Amino acid sequence: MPRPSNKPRILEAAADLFSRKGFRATTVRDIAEQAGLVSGGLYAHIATKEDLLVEIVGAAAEEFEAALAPIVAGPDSPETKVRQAVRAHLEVVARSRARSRVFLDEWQALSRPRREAVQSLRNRYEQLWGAILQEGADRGSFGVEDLSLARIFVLSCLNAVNRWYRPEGRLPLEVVADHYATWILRVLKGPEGESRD
Amino acid sequence: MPRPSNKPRILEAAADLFSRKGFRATTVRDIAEQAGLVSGGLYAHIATKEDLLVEIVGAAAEEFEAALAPIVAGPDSPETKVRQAVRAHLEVVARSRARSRVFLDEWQALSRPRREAVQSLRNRYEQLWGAILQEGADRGSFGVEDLSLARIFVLSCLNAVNRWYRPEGRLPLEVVADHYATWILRVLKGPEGESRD
DNA sequence: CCTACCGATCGGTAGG
DNA sequence: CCTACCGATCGGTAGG
Repeated sequence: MPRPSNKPRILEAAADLFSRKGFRATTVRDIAEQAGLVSGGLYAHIATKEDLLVEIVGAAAEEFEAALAPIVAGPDSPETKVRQAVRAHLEVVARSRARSRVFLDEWQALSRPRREAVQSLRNRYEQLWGAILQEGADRGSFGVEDLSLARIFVLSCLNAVNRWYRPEGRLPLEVVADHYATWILRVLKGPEGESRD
Repeated sequence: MPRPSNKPRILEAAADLFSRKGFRATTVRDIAEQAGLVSGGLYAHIATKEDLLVEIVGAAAEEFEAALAPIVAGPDSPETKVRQAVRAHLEVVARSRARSRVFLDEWQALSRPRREAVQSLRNRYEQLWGAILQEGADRGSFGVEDLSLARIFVLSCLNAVNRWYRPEGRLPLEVVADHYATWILRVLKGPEGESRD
């Protein structure tokens, strides 16, 4: 009877440490200690430290995409999709804080070939958002001036949430999501007798 | 006749490398080489590698604050102040790309006592924004629902700009600033017959 | 998965 | 500011 592998424990320790101290500042000894083994023992599970980063980033990318894809493909109006998408994004951030933070901030520590693979995962996620925005523009629901700049604007607000959100903070996640969705829709809906000063 | 000191060249090299590779991934040998001397020679100018990070971050904090403070203290309407502040922030980002990126992203690499000093510089800058928002709320110009969440929302969009903005990109800085200011004002102005779905 | 260890590289220093 | 170098620590491995 083999006991459960410690791989998940190692990944969790690595995600936690990478998110708090950064990839470069985290040593394999840190990870091993937090996972309950000694540094050499790590290499029964992985080939290199960078593998851990790749696995964490890949898992987070999947989570974000799995949360968003069904919304994009769904039947609702673009406005409703934006609301759902904001909530889905923030739920992933809240549920997997360390992982999502590594995905959003630490992927740059990857070396060339793997960084490009991650870049394309990030692009796919951004394109899902782009599809919602495009649909809203095509239907005339959104009147925002520059659709691709607006996508960057929206995603940068959302991606920053994991830098400050704490489950024990003043506002519960659903309230943050509601406000953010409302504000983002205000941006996307575009001018309605709005004054330019 | 002493020739000009190389300290500025060292700071510039460090800012460039810290912004591109991160503080931890940059070695004193990298910095020395890019500044045109050998690694030991750095220590004629600095005591530790961390000192460079402190100097860069402090200089950037001063730039951001110097750009915003006169706007906050000025006579214009809150709406106009927001437009000016967005433009001022983005001008600092564009003018000092490496420095501002280090200020916004790499300060977390500082060790405890110095990190707290930087945190308070960051807080001061956020409070300047808070003052503009508060003034707009007091005067009834802004009807946004949660002022302090809105401040976070606004600043996180602006702070993300240095992650993607390139001077040679599609949109000139003034165009980005105009769109961002318009969108931020849309958020801050609040609901005007807006529907909640 | 541990013990024991390696070569490389790190930030920093002594002496000039 | 260079030459020459140091102790510490890094990611990773051999052998069991």
